[in-house]
Amino acid sequence: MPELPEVETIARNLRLGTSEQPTLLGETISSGMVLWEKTLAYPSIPEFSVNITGQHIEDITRRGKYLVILMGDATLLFHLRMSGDLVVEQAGERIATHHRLLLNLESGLRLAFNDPRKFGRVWLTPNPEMVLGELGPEPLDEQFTAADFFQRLHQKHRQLKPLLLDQKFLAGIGNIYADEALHLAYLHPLMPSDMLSLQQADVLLTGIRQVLQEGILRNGASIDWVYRGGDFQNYFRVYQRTGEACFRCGTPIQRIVVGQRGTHFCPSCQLSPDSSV
DNA sequence: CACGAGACCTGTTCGC
DNA sequence: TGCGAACAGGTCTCGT
Repeated sequence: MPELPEVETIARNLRLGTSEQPTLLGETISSGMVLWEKTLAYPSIPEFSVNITGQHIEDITRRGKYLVILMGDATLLFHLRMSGDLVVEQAGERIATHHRLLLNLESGLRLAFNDPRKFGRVWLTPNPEMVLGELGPEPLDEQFTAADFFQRLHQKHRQLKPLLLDQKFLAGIGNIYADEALHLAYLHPLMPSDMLSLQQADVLLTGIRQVLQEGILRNGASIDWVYRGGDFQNYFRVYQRTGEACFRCGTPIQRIVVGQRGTHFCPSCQLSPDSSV
């Protein structure tokens, strides 16, 4: 489930607490347990067990789609990939089927990494740049301007959709928000990136920011059996609306496959890929 | 460099 | 009802 708005929501809930659970800031980790070996990307399980014990949780943030837990002399990083989730529960609770890694806390709570598809990964390192170093800019960073975006678009000759999904190009955008942003910007997913005008780049960046902020405002999107309480799925303009009417022009939304990802767009009001207008 | 296919995994939904 | 295929919010690696 997790793109930028979903990870932001999870980070915020762990940082500030919710009606269901207290904040994890100030907690001390009494022990860690790895239930699926490949979930731990770094370091080795023995090193992890030693180094995680006794760490204090100082802050919980996000970078791209990574959830970042800052702990004094180390940083814990989670990438939720397709099906990962973080849940706070009582330490004595039965370990759910899809839990892959557990952090027991001194308060008697437990932070569990739940991940049915086992694609998610966890890192514990003194140097988070080893994981985050290659990421592109944060789309919501005000320092990142339309002119910057235009320049990056023109450094490449790539189809817009796969480029937006490239985390080295921009950090945090996934399949839902890419489709939604392209629709808002009236741009075809196959349009070459270096064909955009400065004005179009500006409109696209604005669209990206709008959908990400809407997603965050609605606590992310909840799809299928993976439910987190967000409701942005009720406000999709194109994603998973194949055959339904475009809200702008009434044309049925079309689904194609681009870079092996389902891609949804309006064939009428999203400019054709070779349009120079 | 850009792109497509295959891999990694499990679960749900669709079509016959 | 049953069963295989298609599909799923992500990313890596390999071949062309």
